[in-house]
Amino acid sequence: MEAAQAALLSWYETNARPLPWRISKVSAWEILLAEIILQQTRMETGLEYWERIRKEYPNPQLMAAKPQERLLQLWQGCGYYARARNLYKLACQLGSKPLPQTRDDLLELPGIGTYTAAAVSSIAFGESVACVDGNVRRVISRLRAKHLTNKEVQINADQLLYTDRPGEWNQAIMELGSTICTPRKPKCVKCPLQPHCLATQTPTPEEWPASRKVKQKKVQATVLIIAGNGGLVLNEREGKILGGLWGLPYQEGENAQINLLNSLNIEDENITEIGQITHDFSHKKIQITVLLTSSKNHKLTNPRDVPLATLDRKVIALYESEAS
DNA sequence: TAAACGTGGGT
DNA sequence: TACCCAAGTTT
Repeated sequence: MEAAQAALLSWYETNARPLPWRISKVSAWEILLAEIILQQTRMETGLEYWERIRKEYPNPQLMAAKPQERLLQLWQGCGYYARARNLYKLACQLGSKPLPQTRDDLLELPGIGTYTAAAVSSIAFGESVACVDGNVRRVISRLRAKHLTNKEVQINADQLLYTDRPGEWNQAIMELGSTICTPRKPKCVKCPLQPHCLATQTPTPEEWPASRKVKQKKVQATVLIIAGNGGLVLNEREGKILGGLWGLPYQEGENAQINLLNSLNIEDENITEIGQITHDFSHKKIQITVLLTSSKNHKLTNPRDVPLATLDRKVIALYESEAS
C-alpha cells in the first residue's frame, strides 16, 4: 500500500462519522437508496429520508407493490423529484430479479449514473471501481492543484483507489472531502493527505476546483388558491418540474394571472391577492403572487392527503396564517 | 455540452 | 441580499 493510501485509511478508521450503514450491516438495496437520496442532498437532511424510505421499502419488490405516489409522499421536501420517479421505475423494472452487482450493469438502471453505479458496486459488492462525486473531485483537484477535466479526475481516482477494500476507500476519500477538504476554509492542518497535496502549499488551496457559476433566472409566477370546505383545488403535476407531486394551479410569465383565471373560468371580481412569496430553485428565483378565491363546485383535496413540493407548502402556509 | 432539475444551510 | 454548494443524472 502506498503512503497516501495508508494515511487516508488510517485517518478514516478513527474519524469516520457513525453513519447507520457504517454501524451495522445493511443490504445492497439500502446502500442504493442512500446513494440516490444523498445525490445533491446534505447528509443531515438525507438521513431522515433514508430511514423513512428503507423502513417502508425493505426491498424493491415492496416499493413496486405500492403506487409511485406513496414514494413521493415520503420524498416530499427532499427535492429533485426525478430521483424518486426514477427510483420507482427502477424498482418496477427489477421485478423479482436481484440488484445487479457490477458498475456496468447498475449503469443501465434509471437514475443511476457514473457516481452511483461505482458507489453501489464498490460499497455493497466490493467491486474495484473508484467513484467520483463532488468530494472526490475536490480532493483530487487539490492534490494536483490543477483544473482537471472529468476524465482526468476519474483517471486520478482510479490510480488512487485502494483495490483491496474499494468500498471503504471510496467512503474514506468522500469523508475527507466532506469534513476536512471542504469547499471553503479547508482544514489542511488536520488533513492526512497534506504531505501529498500540492494545493496546500499555495496561499489559496480553495482555488481548486473551479466553481460552476450558474446564474439564477428571475421569473414571475401566479398561484391560485381555490378554497372550500373540503380543502383546496390541487392537481397532480406532470412533466419534469415537480412531476408526480400535486400542486396548486400555477403559471409563470407575464400574463400568468389572466391565463390562469381564464383556464379555470374564474371571474375577476371574486379574487383577492393575499400576498407575495419568493421561492428559489437551483436555476431560477421565483416571485410568486398568491391569489385567493372561494370554490363554487370544484373538486377539493385535503393538502395532507397528497405529496406536495415545498413551494406549494409555503403558499398553503401563507393562506392558513391568513385565514386564522 | 450546458441547462434543467429542489431544497436548505452557510457566509 | 446574494451567492455558493451539497455522496449527480438526464437530455
